[in-house]
Amino acid sequence: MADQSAPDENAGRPPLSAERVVGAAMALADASGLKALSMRKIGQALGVEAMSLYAHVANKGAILDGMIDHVLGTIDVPAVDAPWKAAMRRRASSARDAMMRHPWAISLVESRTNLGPAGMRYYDSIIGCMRQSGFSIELAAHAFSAIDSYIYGFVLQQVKMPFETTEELEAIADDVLATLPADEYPHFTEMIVEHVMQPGYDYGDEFEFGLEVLLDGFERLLAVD
Amino acid sequence: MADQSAPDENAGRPPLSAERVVGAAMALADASGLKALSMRKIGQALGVEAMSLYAHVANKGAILDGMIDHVLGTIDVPAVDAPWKAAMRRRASSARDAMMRHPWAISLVESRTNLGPAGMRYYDSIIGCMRQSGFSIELAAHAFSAIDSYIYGFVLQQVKMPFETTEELEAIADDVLATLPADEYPHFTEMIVEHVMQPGYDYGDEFEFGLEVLLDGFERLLAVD
DNA sequence: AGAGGTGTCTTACACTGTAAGCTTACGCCG
DNA sequence: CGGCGTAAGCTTACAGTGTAAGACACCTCT
Repeated sequence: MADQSAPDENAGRPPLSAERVVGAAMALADASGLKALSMRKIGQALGVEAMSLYAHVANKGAILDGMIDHVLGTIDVPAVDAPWKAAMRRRASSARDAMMRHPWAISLVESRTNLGPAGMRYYDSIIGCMRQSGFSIELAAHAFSAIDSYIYGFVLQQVKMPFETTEELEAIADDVLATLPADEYPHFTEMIVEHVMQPGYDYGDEFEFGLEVLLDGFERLLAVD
Repeated sequence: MADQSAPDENAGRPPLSAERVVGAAMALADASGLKALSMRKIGQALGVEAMSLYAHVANKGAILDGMIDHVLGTIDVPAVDAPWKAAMRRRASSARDAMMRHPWAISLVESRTNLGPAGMRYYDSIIGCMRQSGFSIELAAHAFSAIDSYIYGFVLQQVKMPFETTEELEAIADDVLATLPADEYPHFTEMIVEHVMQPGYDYGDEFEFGLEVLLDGFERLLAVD
């Protein structure tokens, strides 16, 4: 009965740690989504019972906190003395990429309020870079809020689009159009038919457009300041 | 044992309906948050057992869909022939207000992919208003994506700020500062001390600023087009 | 009066996070 | 070498989740 805790079995696997627990949780969430993530499944992935995880993490929330912080840690942070506009462009794309690699990330950004060290570093470097480029505290706060909101909101919308490839998109768009009373929502229908269903359409391409509008706007405000 | 289904008891309460179920769910989520929302609790609020709800809604997901659609239904939608800039400003504020009234709304926007009739009407009217004001389909799509992303992202950030009043903010900021290694995150610290903790600060005020940057940007693009 | 439908109820199942307590293996001291 | 503390795993248990299945009571129509 106690043979599954025989020394050979334990020695055969690397020792548990908070990092390994978070890593297993990320792999599991990548594969099956956030709501399929349970302590029992994480334990199973590590060859361990659920309760054993509590020796390394305080609770499930701590695992989730570790997951976002890991994602935020993969974002390219700008050097404080980099030119702000290029730096913001880069960090925005990098942030979007990081969160799109892990579709569950944006849910965690929303549901978890604790900021980890990687998140701190990320925000600190952004503010620092703008301040260094001549932004007043107020303007930096404005730009920070606006650009971050835009990134999060865009990722939120892109993640919830239920398709990945062009074919999937077309199949779904056909489906939507079939069940959509076109005369009731004429402009919505027009946009799908005349824009979304055109060859080469990719919603992700919208990202740079809106971002550029914001950056240009703040460039103008910086000049006036 | 069957006496709690005696006719008087049933007659004493208004008949159940999908609307009443969704309404009770909203009240419950307003009071105790989304994760405290369970079929059993909704039933309890209506004086009914959990399983009875299934006679009126397909499953819990349908209730959640109903909840967002109700929220989206309270947003001021612009008339198609209204001047676009003022209309977008108004619908953006209205959307933010609607979602801030129900802090759970943004989570549902993110987790639910089905768009209800109110959501359809909302999007349709926005696209229609822009098209009527001379936006090409492409520019309308750009503006739509950018403004919507901004609204959702802003709400997401504001909702997760763990304070409501200025006093709460100050208490928390003090707390953060105490545990924050100021020399490791100097710019972050500076922004909190020099900006966030100044009297009269309200993060909500940032909303109009970023929104105006976007609207001005699209106004310029519309003129060039 | 009998039939059918509708709304509600009870029961049951597989699953969740985690509190409590038990067992085992390892490092250190006498 | 014996013995002990500690850490990390284990098992069990509990209250809660969404919902499938089936029983019962009532209303309406024939």
